[in-house]
Amino acid sequence: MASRSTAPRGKRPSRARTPLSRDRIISAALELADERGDFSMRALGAHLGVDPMAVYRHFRDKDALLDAAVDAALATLRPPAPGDGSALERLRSICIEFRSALTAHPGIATRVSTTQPTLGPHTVALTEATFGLLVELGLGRADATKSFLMLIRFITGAVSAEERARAEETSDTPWQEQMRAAYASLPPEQFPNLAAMAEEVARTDLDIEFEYGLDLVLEALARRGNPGPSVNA
Amino acid sequence: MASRSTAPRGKRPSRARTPLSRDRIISAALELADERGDFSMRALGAHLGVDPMAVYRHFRDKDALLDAAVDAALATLRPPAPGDGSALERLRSICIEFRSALTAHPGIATRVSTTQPTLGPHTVALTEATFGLLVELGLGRADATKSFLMLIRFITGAVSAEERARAEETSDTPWQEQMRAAYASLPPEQFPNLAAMAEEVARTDLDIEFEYGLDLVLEALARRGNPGPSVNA
DNA sequence: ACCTGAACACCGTTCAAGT
DNA sequence: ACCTGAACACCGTTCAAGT
Repeated sequence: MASRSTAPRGKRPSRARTPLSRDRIISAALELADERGDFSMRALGAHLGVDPMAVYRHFRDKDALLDAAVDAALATLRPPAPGDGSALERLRSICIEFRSALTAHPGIATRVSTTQPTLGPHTVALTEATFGLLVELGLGRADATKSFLMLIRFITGAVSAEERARAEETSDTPWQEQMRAAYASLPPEQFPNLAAMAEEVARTDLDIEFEYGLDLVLEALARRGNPGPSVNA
Repeated sequence: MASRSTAPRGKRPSRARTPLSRDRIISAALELADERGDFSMRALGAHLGVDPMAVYRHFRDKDALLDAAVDAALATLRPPAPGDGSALERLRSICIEFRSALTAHPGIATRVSTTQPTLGPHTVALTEATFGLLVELGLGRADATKSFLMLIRFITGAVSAEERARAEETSDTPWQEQMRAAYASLPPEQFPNLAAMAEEVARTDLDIEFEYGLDLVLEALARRGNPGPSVNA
């Protein structure tokens, strides 16, 4: 009983066949975000071959659509099974997967909110699993809560910074070179540390950088969870 | 209906006495950002009692103005003197001051970029000092560079998340209560960890939360810099 | 009952015209 | 030489009108 097609003979006949749905709108929005790093409701309408206002039948406003898109972006993220290594290894892999899911859809990371959580199925599953791993590491509920908030903020902040780095790159000058040139432009005798950073920055990339920061945090978390007096002795 | 006269009376004509300058524009922009968390060029013009386009004589575009505003926002931040405690203590205080400076002007944190650094005097001083403290902690130049990038990302990400939390608060429901209610709305037998977080979240606030995360990072940095086998024995 | 598109109240920025 | 404001090309969203 889906065919209420009268003569589908208009300017845009094929669009009328598959009517709008929340899922179709969300994936179109993510597609646009992938291309530009942002999207407008009007561009979304055009992309769907539909009046921009048609979207408002399915989502109250742009905010509500973005919330749904955040959850959808996390759909590819599958929490590791209990047998997939130690709690620390599983926590590490969940963080890396979380970053990948955010990186795949620029502009989404800034929308991840712990204070007004989306409560979509994927967000909820991620939260439940991550908190569980923190407790498994040996953290009490109070520390696990603060650690969870800290981890999410660190990862979304890092991904946002990465996106800005990528957006500022031009085709022939990667962000490392831009940063190097900026720091190298200052008098080295007055700013020796900036000069040192200018030299070093070529040897990083965004993946190395993220994992370095993540491992710092995870190392500290593991030690709080399991405070043995001599871990490496 | 106050029509403007040529007589130098009232506040309108006084703008002719103090013509626009970069500094006056920047502090007006920060004032507006303080009130709303964001500002538009048109609102800025109105706030200055000036045609919106007059600002373009002093800044190429909004982006350039915001870059200058970021550096100005860091003017209140004074790096601690060498005698103000250990390198770790001084690093901690510089991070806390950095956060305070960003928090004072909502919307600025998202603009802090390490990959396209502003190179304003305050940004440069902060960078030079922070890198120096990381080296003083015992980190090599490569690790200090990665650690610097990580620290900036963590702090700006945390502040952005805090700003979102504050913006979403209503006068009678703080973010903790919103978060608690969200997590408590799910079936606790299916999501026991979310239920636990719902209970815990009331006991944090943004300051506690930030310092907890910062201390995690600093602890790991200190240990990398000075890898003694038994630090607390 | 559903959908549309004009209209409203904004934006950043360009540029010709005014002083 | 400096400044202005109309104009352009956008935005999210409301709402009356159309089918």
